[in-house]
Amino acid sequence: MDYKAYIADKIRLDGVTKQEIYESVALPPNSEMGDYALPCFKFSKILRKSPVVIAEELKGKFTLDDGVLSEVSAVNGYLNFKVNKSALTKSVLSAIFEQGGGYGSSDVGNGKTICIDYSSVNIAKPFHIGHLSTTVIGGALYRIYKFLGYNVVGINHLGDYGTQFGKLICAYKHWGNKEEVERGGIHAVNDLYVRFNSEADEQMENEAREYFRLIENGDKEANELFEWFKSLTLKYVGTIYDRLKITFDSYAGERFYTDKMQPVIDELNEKGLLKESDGAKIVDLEPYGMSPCLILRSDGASLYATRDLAAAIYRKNTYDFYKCLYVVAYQQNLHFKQVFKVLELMGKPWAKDLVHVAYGMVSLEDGAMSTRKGKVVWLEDVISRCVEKAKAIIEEKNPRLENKDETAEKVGVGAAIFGALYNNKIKDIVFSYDKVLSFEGETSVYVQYTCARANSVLEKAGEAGTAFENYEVNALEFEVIKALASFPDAVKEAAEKYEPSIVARFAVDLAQKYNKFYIECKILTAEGEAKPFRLMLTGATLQTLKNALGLLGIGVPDKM
RNA sequence: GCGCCAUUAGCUCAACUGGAUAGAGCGUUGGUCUACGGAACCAAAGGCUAGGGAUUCGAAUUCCUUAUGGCGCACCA
Repeated sequence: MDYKAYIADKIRLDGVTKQEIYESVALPPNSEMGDYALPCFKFSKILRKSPVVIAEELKGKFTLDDGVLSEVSAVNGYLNFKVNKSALTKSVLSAIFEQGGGYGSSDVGNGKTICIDYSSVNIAKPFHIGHLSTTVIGGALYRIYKFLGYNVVGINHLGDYGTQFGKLICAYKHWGNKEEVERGGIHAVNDLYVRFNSEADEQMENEAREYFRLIENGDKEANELFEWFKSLTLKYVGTIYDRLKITFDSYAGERFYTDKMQPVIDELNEKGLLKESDGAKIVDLEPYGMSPCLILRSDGASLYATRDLAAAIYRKNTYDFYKCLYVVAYQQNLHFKQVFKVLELMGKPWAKDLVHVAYGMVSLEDGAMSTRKGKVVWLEDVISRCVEKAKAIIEEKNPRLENKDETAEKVGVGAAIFGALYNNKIKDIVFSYDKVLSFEGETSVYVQYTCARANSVLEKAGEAGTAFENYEVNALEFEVIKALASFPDAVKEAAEKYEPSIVARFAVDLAQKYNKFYIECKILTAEGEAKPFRLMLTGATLQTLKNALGLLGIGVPDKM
């Protein structure tokens, strides 16, 4: 039931469109005033009447006969509505039981493709805590858009191109050996790279450039080494992606575009956009208040932006996307503004469909992370410490639990994910173990715990609850019903704003409301229709919380 | 220097896009255990929404300005 539309439908005001009325409908600060409200102040100027009078007059347009609303009142220029509780209750509960895991989904995206560029691993570099945001924000958006019916293409734009791979090979040839790398995996490779950066002299720098050239020219040994490092990296991130429930449809990285840049450069040339400046080729963006976009270095080599231009064009040609999202830290705001503008100047009408989904930076309590100084928090360490803590708490509180490890995995990994998704993505994060390891309050653990309780009640009841006819829901129950009803909108809003935190906050909010109800109202020993109703409410809450956490990549254990 | 972003309770953050008394969690203080799971619940204290202007019926939200912090500003990605 779309109450906003219902209200807008009933009202006719000269000089005010239905859309404007629809958008004016707001939620009152507390539910004693009503469930919906229409502030009449902005109509006052158009109609040249006082808002109080307008509200009073509009009140007459509503009857309660159709059973949608239970009360309409005019208060100080606001028109307040209370919905018919039992009608809303029945429609919400039946929707949840009919749709189950699909409750909250939609088909608005049918026929549209969305590309999401996220996580983007750099070859030979382990994940640190800074990589968590792009990975889980991208992963959540991936699921949210799928849930809304879109065809989604997840792209891991591999960082597999650049002079650093020449350095890496050079370092390996000097200091590395096969056994060590096989034993130490990607961290051993990273150590070589770090060592190069601190110890390499002029001669090694030259060697590194030569190795990079060899990779580019298809030299067998150099490429075999590179492919080896690449496979080590993919194997390593694969285990992390599995734990975080992250998937990709394409691993086309920077190297993939090596042979796709020349046509872009030609096109820029033909369209007269390419200019020479200090020996380099640029697109001048001065008229748009931006520094120039570098296309070719003075030595003729391509750059980051060149490959991103080629990638955007390739994606448009290949997927014909409705939108293409780049989940990348705000550090690169200017870069994406430049690339999008260049595509617009090239006459690509779809340049407007490119979206930089920017998120905040992660730092440590004592400042920015630095791989070279060894000031890093590795992602796998964070995950395993979360899981260990979850396991320890289970051992303490529920030692007889059957599948402890599986449960600890869901709880621990969930906490790590949730920490990166709960706040507006633009917020900077100062990483601290104290925070991710906190399993109380507004956390995924709290939501999972609520689910475990709900599940336990249902199990003890041995039945799912049956239909009820005349049960009158109380205030606490109705708060839960309203929260349940708002889930589909929360999912849509999260998609519109590229903001998974809206779903995360929804989950906590619903869990809080359910817990308040749970503490106050007996379920199993309730009299009359209260028992079947409350069991249904419990089942519906459990299902909806599972759906919400599922969108974030967080599993819900039956017991914990 | 220029540009973008941020600034809300002691701390970490919300606030349905301009609506009614700005809400949560953590922390603090005090309560709730003969239970459907205490990883929970209730209550109290805590706010001139960084400062100052402007816009209007109405501003945490829009505009200007100042301050503080972050990020970026041509051959890295």
